Amino acid sequence: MPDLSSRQVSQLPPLQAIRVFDAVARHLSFTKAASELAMTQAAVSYQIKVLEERVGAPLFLRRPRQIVLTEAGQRLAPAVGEAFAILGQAYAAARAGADGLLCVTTVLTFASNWLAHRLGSFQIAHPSLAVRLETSSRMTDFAREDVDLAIRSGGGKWPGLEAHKLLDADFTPMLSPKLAASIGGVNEPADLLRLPILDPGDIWWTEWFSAAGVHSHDLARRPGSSMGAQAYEANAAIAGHGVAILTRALFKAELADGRLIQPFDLVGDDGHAYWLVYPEARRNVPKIRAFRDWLLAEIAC
Amino acid sequence: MPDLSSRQVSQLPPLQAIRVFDAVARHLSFTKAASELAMTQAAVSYQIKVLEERVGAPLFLRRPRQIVLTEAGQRLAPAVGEAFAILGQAYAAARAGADGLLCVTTVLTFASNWLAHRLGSFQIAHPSLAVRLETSSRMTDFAREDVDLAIRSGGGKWPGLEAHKLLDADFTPMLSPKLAASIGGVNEPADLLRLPILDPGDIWWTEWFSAAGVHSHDLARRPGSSMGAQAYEANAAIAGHGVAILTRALFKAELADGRLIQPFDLVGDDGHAYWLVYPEARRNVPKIRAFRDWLLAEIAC
DNA sequence: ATGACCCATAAGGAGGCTTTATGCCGGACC
DNA sequence: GGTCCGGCATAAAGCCTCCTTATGGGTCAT
Repeated sequence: MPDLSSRQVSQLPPLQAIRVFDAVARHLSFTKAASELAMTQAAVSYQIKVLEERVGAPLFLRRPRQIVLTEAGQRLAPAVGEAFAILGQAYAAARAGADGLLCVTTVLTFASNWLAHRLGSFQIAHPSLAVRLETSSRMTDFAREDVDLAIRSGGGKWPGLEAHKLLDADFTPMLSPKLAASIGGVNEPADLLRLPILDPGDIWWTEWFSAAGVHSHDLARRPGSSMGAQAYEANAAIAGHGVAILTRALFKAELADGRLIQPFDLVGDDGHAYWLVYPEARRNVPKIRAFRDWLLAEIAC
Repeated sequence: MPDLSSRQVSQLPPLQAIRVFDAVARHLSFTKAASELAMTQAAVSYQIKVLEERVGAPLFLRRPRQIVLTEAGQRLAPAVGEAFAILGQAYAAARAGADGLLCVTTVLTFASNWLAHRLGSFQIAHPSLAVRLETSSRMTDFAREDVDLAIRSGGGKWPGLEAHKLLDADFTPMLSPKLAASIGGVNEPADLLRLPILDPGDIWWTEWFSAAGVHSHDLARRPGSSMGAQAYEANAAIAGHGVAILTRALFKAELADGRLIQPFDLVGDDGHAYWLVYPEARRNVPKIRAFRDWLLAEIAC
């Protein structure tokens, strides 16, 4: 079978010279080609000479008022024009395509509790941008996945990435009002231990109870879900299945309409936060800038 | 109407980077592409990075054992391959075409009296070379005419051109035996003046008569043809219309078979000669080398 | 005859491209 | 589970291509 995976290097011409040849062949003028290419006429002359040496034949006849293509030039010019047309089109399409599809991965919680409600306004503001939203618990590696931006939680320091803090990942217990009423109301932190604790292995529980001055060493032994995603725990809490420890900013709506209540003002904060991240090098890519600017503005509201 | 004569420069990608991208996309490996392109893996990495910055999006995902094309890369790769295929083919064709057609201009005399008889052996020796033979009295300007080699007479010094001496342009009177018999034989130079002199304005006549010690100041006043091409004068001489002054080497055949006779051993030589010339810069073009080598070998016989 | 236009050429310089050298990461293989 | 290996990334340094400036030659037009 023919070896499609190789291409003889020697059969490809010097590309810079070919680009110049294309311009000259269209204008039939070194000077005009030079101005199109934004270089000097001398440079054009040089490149044509180089190409003529490589081809082994003159490509233009130098007539007094104008130049004309030799036979060799006539054979070459149409193909070169076609090749550059294809190239230019594909390159432009790649740039446009690269500008037209925005791929964002986020942690599930942020997607469902914050982003989902607001993404519409971004789409309206940028109708030419298609957004592909993926949720993933893995930390995305921009070198391995075809992703433009990510929203993740963490400390905010990742090498090679630019990070903007979106929300502090604070945490405080939340539960449904009905569940609270079922034990006659939750009046002090220790009351919570009388209820099912959702994801009791979460370090947040330990930290919060300790901050609240409540002994809770038996937490890890409790049966629990360890779902690890606030959205799931929140749904369980709303359904009255137990107490969840959640980030306030992500459940403003639920707290406001009473689906969840926050029984204590005490809020834990381990310094983690939700961050918007993307490769430093792509800081100025238009679609990335657009999403970043929109998201930071929304957050500021 | 669309301006077909211009092409936005900005829409063309950096070509060297594109060439590298093509190789990488085919191999799906930086290292293998580097070896195809005969450069280092680091250089490939650099070029891909450059292109990715220009496109505004990553083109490859770096996975542990291999790389894969991103969406942007997948859009770009087929078109790039196609463009290079067209380019490579056209370039190869131009080179081959340039090698396949040999264009020679010669002065008429040399063509008809020397070259015509022998060109066949060149064609046999180089069956892949098509020869286009043009005759022209003008001195060909290689910058203005699509010509590979020229045969011309002169002093052998032309700037920018390489010249090989073919024949000395000596000269001596010749005529048909019948014409000589018509005046009872040509026994001494002055006898010639009793016959029609073909092209009497030719400086060669003056020089030859003067070398022969014959007074000939009335030559220029004689009616004559001044055709300026030996082939014509030779034909007239063979037909018995007069005496021509010709170069021996070009009429060996006619002298041998008696269509012409050379009545005197005295031969003039003004230092001119027939030369094979071609642009110095194209000294090593295969077809030029082939023709030159063949012609010089033929001459040496 | 002189000016205008166009291409060719030489010399000089900047920067893109390449190489060398090294690091990092992940997988494979004991 | 440590070590090796394969593959890409990165930094520094040198080269060489390519471009510019400057000038010349040749032709056509005024």
